[in-house]
Amino acid sequence: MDRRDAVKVENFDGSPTFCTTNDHVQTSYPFMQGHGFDFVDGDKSALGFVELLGMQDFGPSLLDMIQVPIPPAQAPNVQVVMGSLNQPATPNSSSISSVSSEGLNDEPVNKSADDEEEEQEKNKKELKPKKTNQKRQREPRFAFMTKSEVDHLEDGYRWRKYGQKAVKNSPFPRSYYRCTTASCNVKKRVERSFSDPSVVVTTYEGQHTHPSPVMPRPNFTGPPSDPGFSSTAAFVMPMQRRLSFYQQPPPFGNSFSPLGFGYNESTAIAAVNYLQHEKHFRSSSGSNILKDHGLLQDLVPSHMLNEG
DNA sequence: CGCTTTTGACCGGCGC
DNA sequence: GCGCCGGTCAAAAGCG
Repeated sequence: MDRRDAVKVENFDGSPTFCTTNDHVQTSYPFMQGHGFDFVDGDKSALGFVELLGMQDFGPSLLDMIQVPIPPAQAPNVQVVMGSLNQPATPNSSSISSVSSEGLNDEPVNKSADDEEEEQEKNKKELKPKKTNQKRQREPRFAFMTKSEVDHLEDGYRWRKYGQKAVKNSPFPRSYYRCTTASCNVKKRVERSFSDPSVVVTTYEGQHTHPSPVMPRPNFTGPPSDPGFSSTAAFVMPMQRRLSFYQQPPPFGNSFSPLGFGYNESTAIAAVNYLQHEKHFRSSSGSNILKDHGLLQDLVPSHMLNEG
């Protein structure tokens, strides 16, 4: 096998696995920061990353396994990883039934008058949220680390850079991007790991309200037919798996240990910060779930979704 | 000309 | 209250 056409994925025991671009890589989530777990080699960048995502609210029950299609566009580089966490809207709202109306500004339909007013307010000046809000709520976030030579990975959506900041304790800056599609509030941050410059940390925030403008969406009735699974959509936020986060037991049982993961720096990490329980739980209508499922199928072929 | 990137300024949150 | 820091704005520059 020509390794230039393959993607190397490091297992958590450090052993490499090479996959073709059509393979799917199964990974798990080694991040336990904030719950008494430390990365075994003290990857500071990973720690900072996790902290950034509000890892303190991460619960092991939200861990999940996910299978990640490798985007051929990134084939010479190493993919990655996935992880998830959920941050409740408030420290006391860990219950699934607890619903927050915050952070849902990307919801295009069924807007209440208050919602519209809030949106207008937000459009006017996002920096000046209502004082009545306890805190400025964040959109659900999903982050992952990818070994890549390029900072800005192609993911099928069009992004406009709106800021760049130096990262504390890191020689690499963090770039801020926003989806260029009108009414889509998805943002992402891209930064390079300090401890491993070959690793790019990408953090998505929010959910796209539209299909990828680059790659036409496949039908929902089956896995993508694109031989390369093309590209891009593979990097579409896999947060649509969120229901599974809640519904499935942690893959590590109740006794996972920090050392048990065999985590090392080059092991990709990902984390999800699904703060509010938002759309799925706010309107228990299936429409959003279907929509998300559709997005999920951009990421994971349907037959995989049926597993577990 | 339209869109994107760059970059310094600004703002809010948070810890001390 | 103050300073630090992360995140965003917005004008200017760059680019096709």
